[in-house]
Amino acid sequence: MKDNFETNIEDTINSGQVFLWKKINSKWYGINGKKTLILEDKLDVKSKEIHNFFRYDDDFQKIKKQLSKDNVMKKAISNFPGMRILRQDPFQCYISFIVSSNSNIPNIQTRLQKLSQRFGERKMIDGMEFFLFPKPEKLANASITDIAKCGLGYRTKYVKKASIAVDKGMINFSSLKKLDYQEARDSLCQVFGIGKKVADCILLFSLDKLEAVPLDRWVLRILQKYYSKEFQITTKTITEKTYDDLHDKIVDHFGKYAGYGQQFLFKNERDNFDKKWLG
DNA sequence: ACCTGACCTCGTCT
DNA sequence: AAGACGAGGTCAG
Repeated sequence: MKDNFETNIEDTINSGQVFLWKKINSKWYGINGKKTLILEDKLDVKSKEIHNFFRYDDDFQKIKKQLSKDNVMKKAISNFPGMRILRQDPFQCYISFIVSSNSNIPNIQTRLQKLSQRFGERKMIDGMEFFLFPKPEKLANASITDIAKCGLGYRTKYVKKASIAVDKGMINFSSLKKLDYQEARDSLCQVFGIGKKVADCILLFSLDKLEAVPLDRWVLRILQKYYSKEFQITTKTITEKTYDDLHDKIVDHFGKYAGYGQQFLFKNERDNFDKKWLG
């Protein structure tokens, strides 16, 4: 089955989209909302769950071809041809990236593990203990003090408020999926603690908005390094305004699957710098 | 409308 | 071994 060769599990997990995964005895164990996933070397793409999680409904080859507009992108794709974008559980994704602000991957991972451990349901798999991701209701009703114990720092109040927004229905993920990209992003940015970058992560990794391009320090660095002429980048930091300007230029250049493109560039550059991924 | 600083905490590096 | 440093941003002034 050809599809099995199209996904590199390790590269996909270690590309900064997901955090609650660990490798034990050559198997990957992961938490996706209220589900646990176990991945071995070959993906069972006939499983509906796997098919959905790995976005086998996308025409992956076509997307990569469409993105290949320049040598930098071509190179990034050829280095990681099996790296896919995942379709995550929206609430977990939402909290994950709210908690990611001004942090690094080991930190983000620790926070999410602590949140799950404290507020999520315990589950045994292969004789090992795992914790599912907490339900919105549970985090919405948790006390600030208890949430803070998970090492969230000033993000504690973000998580509390954001969870309430979901629990009360002010944020409804299936509704957001139906909106177009801009509308959905505007809605998410209403939430305290969510700016454009975090909103784009949530949209790209869990709400099927493939034109969302999260612009973080790394991506800006990449754009300055390889695309400064192409996108006429003058600024060193991303402000509200430069964010949208840049986003438009990127989508103009790469097309509607630009989000995939961001992921290839990000993965490529991070690996060059030998940054830490998941264990 | 921009721009700048502060911000919690923790893993890493000296 | 203690102390500084900075990390996939966001908010407030």
